[in-house]
Amino acid sequence: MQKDKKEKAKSDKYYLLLDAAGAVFARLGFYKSTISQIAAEAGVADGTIYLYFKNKDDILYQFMHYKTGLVFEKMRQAVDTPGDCETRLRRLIRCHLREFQDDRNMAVIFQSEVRYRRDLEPQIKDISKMYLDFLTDIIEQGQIEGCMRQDLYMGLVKRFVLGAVEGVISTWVASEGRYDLLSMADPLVDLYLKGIQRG
Amino acid sequence: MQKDKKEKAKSDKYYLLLDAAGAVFARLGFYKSTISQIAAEAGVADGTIYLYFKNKDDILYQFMHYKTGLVFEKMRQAVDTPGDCETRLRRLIRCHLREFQDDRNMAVIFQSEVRYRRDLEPQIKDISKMYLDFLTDIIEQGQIEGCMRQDLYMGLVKRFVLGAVEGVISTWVASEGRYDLLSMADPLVDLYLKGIQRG
DNA sequence: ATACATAATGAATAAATATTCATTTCTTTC
DNA sequence: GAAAGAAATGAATATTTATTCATTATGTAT
Repeated sequence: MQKDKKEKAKSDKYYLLLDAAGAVFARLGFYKSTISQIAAEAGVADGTIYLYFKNKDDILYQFMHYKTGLVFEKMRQAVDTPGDCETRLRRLIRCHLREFQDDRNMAVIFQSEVRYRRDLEPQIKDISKMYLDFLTDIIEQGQIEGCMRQDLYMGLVKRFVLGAVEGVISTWVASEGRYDLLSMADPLVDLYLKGIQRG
Repeated sequence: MQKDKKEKAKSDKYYLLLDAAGAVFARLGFYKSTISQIAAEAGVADGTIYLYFKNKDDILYQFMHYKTGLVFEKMRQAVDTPGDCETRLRRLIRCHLREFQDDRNMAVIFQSEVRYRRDLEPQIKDISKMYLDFLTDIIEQGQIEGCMRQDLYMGLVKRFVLGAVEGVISTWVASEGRYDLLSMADPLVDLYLKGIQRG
């Protein structure tokens, strides 16, 4: 019982620190953020950070590991709920935009620090791969159902879809989140499906 | 005349240093690259760097300023050459992919260091804006000619197109350039125009 | 050849900051 | 309420690295 309390107390501070780190990383970028700033943001001493994290890199890793875990559970749900391919695609894109809109620090850090790191743990890189697998699944379903084109080069289509969402998110992030990101979902899916050419 | 020689000599070394910096930045990322490494890559002493650049940030800035200048001249040409909107769009995308494929260091640095910096000189940020203006121009032309849909939300369409190209480039960069990037241009434009839904 | 100017060097400096650890503060238990 | 244990502190350390500058080398003109 006392053990529970301690575990819980430790957990609380762990997440407090993750949040503080997220705020500082999002504000200044990983490399310009200092341990002292994160500690100040969390209201603890510098040394305290090292009771919960191995080093500075580990903070970023833990942050992304935690966040991607949460987001991915939601995405999986969106995709696993049955429906026709258009519905499932729409749900995935909506979920993606909603989750990123609801956690802007995560969005900023993901877009600017994580996406292009070569030295990142496989677990976090796999996230991107899983997303692409969701897309493959949805589009292949569509091809079977007959509502998607048969002559699609899947490797390209996946990048096309993911790239466009990420571009839309990046713009929203850069705009300091002054408009509603989620409202982009349906127009975006419309572009995926029908393109820009006159019918 | 002697002045010409000196100018030329200085220029040569300046570009040599830019190239070396590009190689190191692309290999290690900006923050993990050191002045000593750049100097070693170029075969000069550390101090020499400071005869040509104000500081480390300035090296990245000059690199991108130079590269974006070159690429943009090509893109402008691609867009300015007359043709129907589909032709112009195809030329722009092809040019984009060709230039990035032909200068992989630039591609890596642009994708990973420049795209998401908030502290970047306006000149370099404007590059992205100009690209979006090219797209607006092309698509509005298409709407007048009647080959593009009238019900497009231009703000989104631009992000959609640019995001997708950049996503395709990022994947190519991550793959260490093992396939031909330019060959993605026509399939990509096909997706832009017609989407993934069955006709 | 000599003086002058320009370019390059690289060891020394200075600043930043991640990390450690001896000490203090807080909690729990009996 | 005293002792033990756990958690937190923050000043000191150690390392890294951007930047400087006194010195050396190279090139040019008279």
